Amino acid sequence: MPRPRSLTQDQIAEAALAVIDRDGLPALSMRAVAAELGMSTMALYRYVDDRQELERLVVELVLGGVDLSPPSGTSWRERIAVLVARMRDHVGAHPGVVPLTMTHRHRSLGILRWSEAVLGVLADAGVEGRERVVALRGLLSYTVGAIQLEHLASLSGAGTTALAGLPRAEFPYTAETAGHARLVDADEEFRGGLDLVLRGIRDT
Amino acid sequence: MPRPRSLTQDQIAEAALAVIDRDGLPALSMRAVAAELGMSTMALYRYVDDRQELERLVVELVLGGVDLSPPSGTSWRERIAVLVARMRDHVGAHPGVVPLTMTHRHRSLGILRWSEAVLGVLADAGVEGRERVVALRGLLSYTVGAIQLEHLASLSGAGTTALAGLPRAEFPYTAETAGHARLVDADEEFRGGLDLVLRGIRDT
DNA sequence: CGTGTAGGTGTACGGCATACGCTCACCATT
DNA sequence: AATGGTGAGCGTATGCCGTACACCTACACG
Repeated sequence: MPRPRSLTQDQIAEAALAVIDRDGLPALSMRAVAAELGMSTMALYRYVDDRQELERLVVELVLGGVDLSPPSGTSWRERIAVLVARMRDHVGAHPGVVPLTMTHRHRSLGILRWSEAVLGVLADAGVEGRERVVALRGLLSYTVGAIQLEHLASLSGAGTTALAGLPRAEFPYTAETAGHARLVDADEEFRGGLDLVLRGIRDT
Repeated sequence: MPRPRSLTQDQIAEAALAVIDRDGLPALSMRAVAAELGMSTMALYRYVDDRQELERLVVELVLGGVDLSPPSGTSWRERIAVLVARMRDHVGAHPGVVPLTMTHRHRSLGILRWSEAVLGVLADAGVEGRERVVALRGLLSYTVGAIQLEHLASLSGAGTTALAGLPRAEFPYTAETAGHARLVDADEEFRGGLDLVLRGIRDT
């Protein structure tokens, strides 16, 4: 009977993501998204309860796009590594959303589906019960932490420049390590850390 | 010559932390901190450039309080575990600051000092060069991620309740795992995940 | 006992999320 | 073809926020 809806929540999430990708996370506001869609600010509230939900939609859009088809043919560790890498790539394609993924992760269907996929691989590998819980949470923690370190740290680049001006005497190891750090690129570093976790998980 | 300062930056950070602990992070505002200190809002700007710096001070206050004295007498893995646990405990005592620690971590002297301590233990264990870089970043990523998962997830408790209402068919492993999860308490889970990383680090 | 520097205050502005009430387009019924 | 109700979309207003600016004032020094 009534006038039909002219937008889907997906379109709204896409508009918000466009704003974030173009102007950065601080530029995300109800006004900005409405402008992006060519409608008034308040019209947005017909589709979305509040800003929180808008953010949730953006996170779902990004996290929901991760390919969860089982990577087959290799070891279980490698299959998990593929799932983790897909997640990292998807989030990494939209660095501005990283802080949002943190705040809204726990109510994301996308992350639950991803977790389910990882649990499946772990189960195949013979990791059971308590061990499996710990393994999943460990993987999730590492992945989440590493993605953040990567994007929030490089955001300003202040991290590395601050390193340069450190008092050598107080930070001998850090100074020495900084030299090596420049030789390890982000992908290798991420994979290296992931391997630490994967090595620590004991299969059957 | 001029009138002396009546406050230190530490006192300001403590006031801000008090606001966060009492009323939560969203309640943190220049006005609230000024009120906490019994002065006008703008007086704050005599001690702090802007809100960013205020947040930085709070993070430094929390992170700077971590005891870095070398835990001696046990294996290197246990020594690292102690350093990690101290950090977790310090941050965990102020859950509201968790999101701030993320945003400001990369310019925190406290975290650099902590990293230096961890690097020292790793060096003692014979972990060198690239391996040491990867180990540190892995530990940092896990620690940061795990602390966040712990506090942001439980923040609303929505995570666990959402789990209950999941379609069993689509999430068989998650459903099964949720049962086990209730049996593992947060401390064990954190330590379990950390052990995964520690096991993965190869010494001499 | 002045005097200048810097501490402290009050006001004001622009931007934010959002509550509220209005108009009017659409569609099902008559 | 006329009509009526439902909900889409908009304009306005409120009360937060950070902070720029101009102004007083207390103090340490000469």
